[in-house]
Amino acid sequence: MPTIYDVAKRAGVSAMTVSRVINGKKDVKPETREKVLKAIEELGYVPNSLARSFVLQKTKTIGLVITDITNPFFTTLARGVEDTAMKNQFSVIFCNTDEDPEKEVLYLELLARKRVDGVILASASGKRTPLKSILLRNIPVVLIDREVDGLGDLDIVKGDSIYGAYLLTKHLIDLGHKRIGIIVGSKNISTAEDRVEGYKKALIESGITIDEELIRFAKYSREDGYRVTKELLNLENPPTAIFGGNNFIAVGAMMAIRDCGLRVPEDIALVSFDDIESLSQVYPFFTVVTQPAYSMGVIAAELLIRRIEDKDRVRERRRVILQPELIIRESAGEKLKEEVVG
Amino acid sequence: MPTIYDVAKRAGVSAMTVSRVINGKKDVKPETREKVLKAIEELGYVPNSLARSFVLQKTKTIGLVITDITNPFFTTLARGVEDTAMKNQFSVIFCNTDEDPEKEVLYLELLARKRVDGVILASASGKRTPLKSILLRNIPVVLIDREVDGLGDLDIVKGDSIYGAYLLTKHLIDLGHKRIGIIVGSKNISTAEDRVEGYKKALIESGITIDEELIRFAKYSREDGYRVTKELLNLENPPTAIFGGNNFIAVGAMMAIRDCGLRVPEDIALVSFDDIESLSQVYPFFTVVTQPAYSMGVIAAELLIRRIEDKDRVRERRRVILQPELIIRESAGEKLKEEVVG
DNA sequence: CTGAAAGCGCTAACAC
DNA sequence: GTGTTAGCGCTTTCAG
Repeated sequence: MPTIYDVAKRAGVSAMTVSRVINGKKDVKPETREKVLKAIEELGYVPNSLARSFVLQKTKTIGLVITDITNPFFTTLARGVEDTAMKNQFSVIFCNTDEDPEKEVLYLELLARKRVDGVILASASGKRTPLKSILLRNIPVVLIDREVDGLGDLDIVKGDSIYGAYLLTKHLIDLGHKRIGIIVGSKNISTAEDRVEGYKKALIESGITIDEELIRFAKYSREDGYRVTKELLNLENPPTAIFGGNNFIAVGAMMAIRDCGLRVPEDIALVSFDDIESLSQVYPFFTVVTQPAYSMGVIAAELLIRRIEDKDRVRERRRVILQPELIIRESAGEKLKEEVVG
Repeated sequence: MPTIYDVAKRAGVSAMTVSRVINGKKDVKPETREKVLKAIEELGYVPNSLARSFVLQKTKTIGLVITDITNPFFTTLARGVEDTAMKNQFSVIFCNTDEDPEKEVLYLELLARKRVDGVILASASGKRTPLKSILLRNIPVVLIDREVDGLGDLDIVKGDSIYGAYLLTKHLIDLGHKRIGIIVGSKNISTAEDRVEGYKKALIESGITIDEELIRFAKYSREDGYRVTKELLNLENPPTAIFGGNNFIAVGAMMAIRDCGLRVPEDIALVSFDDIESLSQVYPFFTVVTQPAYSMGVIAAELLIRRIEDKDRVRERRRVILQPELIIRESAGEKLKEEVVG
């Protein structure tokens, strides 16, 4: 592969001049520039940004660490990050942790080695397990979706889970439910705790006694949604409504309920935190609280890039809390069941 | 940030010895290794893989160029790629082209500059627009999902679109349909052409005359699915069934049909190429032909990594054609409409 | 088993 | 406007 020196030789100039042309510096005589461009063309020269990154100490790359790109919420968020990164000439390396803190550490280590310019992190490690600051020594981090404690003052972009959960629970209560089961992610993940908090707040406000038996911390997955819903349904005094802590849990819950021969919403109400666009467009069934996932990704990427490019300026921590929205459809039984599709 | 020399100094050895320890070479005396490890620990040293890549001329990174990570088919495929890459210590850079050939060229250029070790490409450029071979000079490429002409003998992993489309069309014909509309992606994208080919094959085999008016090349998007379906419905002699060329087109078609006050499958049948898992789990409605997207990603990544690591060995082109599967549900009207959910 | 020297391709900082 | 020098952090020879 031709290097900058090959181009220089062919154009009869120095490597430095070629470098200037490549990087669009203006102080190059037009005819010299032409000669260089011609040489580049003829040689099929492609600049080696590895070398460039190496000397400049910046890679124009950010790492995005999420739990599962397969979850529509994260897919959309990732798209927001990617679009914004691209717009600013950054590339993004994707990492799926599958809610596994060990995988997360591995990925963070990898990203540190690769000297990415920044990291956007939806941590699986939870609030209680501070990340090895070692890894993130000097690289800017923006937290997304989930808080992490013990990491100093990091920027964060997230939805208001407490309020969202409150809205959803309140809606259920307004429909007459008193025994509401809730299934969320692992105990020390902030969204899980926040959603339970919002749930409790709504219950307390309505004077309904909290039954800890109905509050389940599991994993944000279809499998756990399925499994735990069955547990809930098998209780002596089962809930009349279930609050799926995220979209995957709700999908799992739906399957469990169906497998038990029950119907939604006739036999049991089901609501979900986070929507699934492809589903709701075809089949607007789930009553949900939805978060602006794409914007979350865009904002996080913007904050991060600003941090990367300003390094010196802004010192204070920035927190962006996006408001969720309640979308009432059918799964909580608020309207009579009717044909939606077909 | 500490370098290998800082570690060397602190451990009282040479940089070379540190390098050997880091890379797990065996010819280092255990006690020396200990000293080095201790120094690394104390300094919080993180190897700079940029420098390493630079001298080794390999980045342990692959580029994945797809059209839209937001499409569940590509999401799943991407997950297959990422899992496999990770397993082999490779990272992956994601690129969304949005079916825009110019964006594709930009991304490929970017990846070439970054000196990725290989590229997995679902091209938006279509069969007729050979990619600038300049960009891909020496870097291995595995095509995925779609063929590209004029690029020499590239490995490819794809589904059998001809057969899949044949199955789907045949199914519609068996149900009595004779006027079947089909909406696929852009004209020179191989999957679009193949799906039309399979469609025609089924019609011809059944002695049904092909009406070119019913064959529409558009974009693989919800928007075009919606728009073109409306066109089809407004025909003087509209189709009695619509074949959505991919999942997004089918979703758009569904919305268009609903907006026209029609029902699926009572008024019109609708089938789709590619499933949407989150949808079908909750609402198993669409009759589809589905492809093993995850496996596609895994196989493509494996082929690519083998290419990267063997460079010399295998010379012949490898083509992996995965078989699609017909899943009959309700949207084509094969069973009486009944409550599926709730 | 360990070290010294050279170089990967590029750019910053200075000369001219 | 353009060229020279030096060095980014690592690994590959090749010595010892």
